[in-house]
Amino acid sequence: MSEGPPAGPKGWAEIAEEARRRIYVRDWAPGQVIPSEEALAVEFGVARATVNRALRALAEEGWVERRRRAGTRVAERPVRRATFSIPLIRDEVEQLGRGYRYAMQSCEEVDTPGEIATRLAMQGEPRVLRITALHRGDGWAYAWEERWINPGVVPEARGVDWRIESPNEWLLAQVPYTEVAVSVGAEAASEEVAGAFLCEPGTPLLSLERTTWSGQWGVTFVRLSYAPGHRMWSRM
Amino acid sequence: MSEGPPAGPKGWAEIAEEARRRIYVRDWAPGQVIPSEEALAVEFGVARATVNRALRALAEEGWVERRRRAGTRVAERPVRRATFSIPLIRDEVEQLGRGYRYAMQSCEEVDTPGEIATRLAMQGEPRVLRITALHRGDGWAYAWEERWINPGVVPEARGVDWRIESPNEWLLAQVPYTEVAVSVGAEAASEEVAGAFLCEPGTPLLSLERTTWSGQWGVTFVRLSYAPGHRMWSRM
DNA sequence: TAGTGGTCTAGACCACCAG
DNA sequence: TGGTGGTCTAGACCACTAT
Repeated sequence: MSEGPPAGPKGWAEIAEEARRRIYVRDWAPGQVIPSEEALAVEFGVARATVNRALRALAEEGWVERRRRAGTRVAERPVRRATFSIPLIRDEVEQLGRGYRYAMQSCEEVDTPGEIATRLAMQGEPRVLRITALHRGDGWAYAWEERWINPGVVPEARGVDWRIESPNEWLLAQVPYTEVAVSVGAEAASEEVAGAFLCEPGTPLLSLERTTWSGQWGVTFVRLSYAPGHRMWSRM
Repeated sequence: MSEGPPAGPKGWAEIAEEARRRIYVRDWAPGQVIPSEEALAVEFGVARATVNRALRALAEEGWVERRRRAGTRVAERPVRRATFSIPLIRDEVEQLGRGYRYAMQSCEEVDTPGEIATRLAMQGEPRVLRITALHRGDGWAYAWEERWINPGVVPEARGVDWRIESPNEWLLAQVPYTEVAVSVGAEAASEEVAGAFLCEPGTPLLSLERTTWSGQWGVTFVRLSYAPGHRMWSRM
């Protein structure tokens, strides 16, 4: 009973899948060097570029580490990466099937606090725009926004009516940005924020801070405080 | 005064950089379709595969959206992705230059709480291992771990001395996993955890929850509570 | 149906670095 | 210094989908 040609992996995705399987069953053990691209290309009957594509994907996923001359080895400590997508809050809310509403809470131009000056690397611009706003989904408070804008970089921001414009969406449309730094942490709800969320002051809230740069210029810093119990999810 | 040939972008990385620049200066405006790979290949004097590599990178970064036939267009709403690396806590602590220490706090086999049974999709295995532990850096509490292990998938876990073995490191070495779900949120410190962190009960803590799967089997669920003020950082 | 991106090939040269 | 991965090329076929 002869069998047809073995249905081996065909494209780079299938080859990557086969490689994951071999790692999974310890066929390729942690720390071990796996065969070279050339050897695998021969084994699978594909071009080396195809194997390269597959192994590059595995490396990005953290399964293997690759170095010239040293070859490709299975990661001992797979440093997993969790990727969270950070859409506009409007999109986030609407994707939940809820009606989105934005409401400015306050808007003022103030002397730049030291912390903000540092974060935005501000020089010579002693004043900064501070806006607070509430994002609602179906009437319920979804996230509280505390926004700082550097008018030295975006002078037009001074003329905007923030009761109508949502800072994030306005800035996105106006200012190109090159770099973004994000962090997440836990904070206690202030009196003001607790009022919006109808919770006790001191309630733990997930906070997301984001600093946005346009070249070397700090454009804006925002702290988003999500409703109590909110979690950010990632699937790897 | 004739000039030499213009020093255009050479490799895929430089072409990607040039494309980012064009998006940045609104040369390619949001929502607009950019030239085809073929056209760009001609413009830059490279093979189409090289342009493809560059644009694929931009798509992964969220700058452009690509669809066959429809072409490549600049994203209207760049859905930014924040990637956090999640190393072993040991590595995390040691990278800060601190001395790492692990200390089990409790270990018991208990009737599976409904929440855990759901998370691990447990069937027929009414008992589960629960371990709590403290991770220290230079003697200071760094993170509190509450770990649940499904002995139906990892029966050997019952025989392990968790005063010595750190669950995460042991599991990593023992059980191959295929899928991981991660979430972050904010929690109030319990009495027990507050004691470890020398803070008031109710203090907001960043919590990271992770469920790990091996095929269709839920292996383990862990909740890490980080010290007050801890933040996770990502640079995009 | 035609045009776009997705993928693959066979070959080539190069950068890097472990031995 | 040789073997490995990183990259590029010129060409080809295919999958998808806007028109």
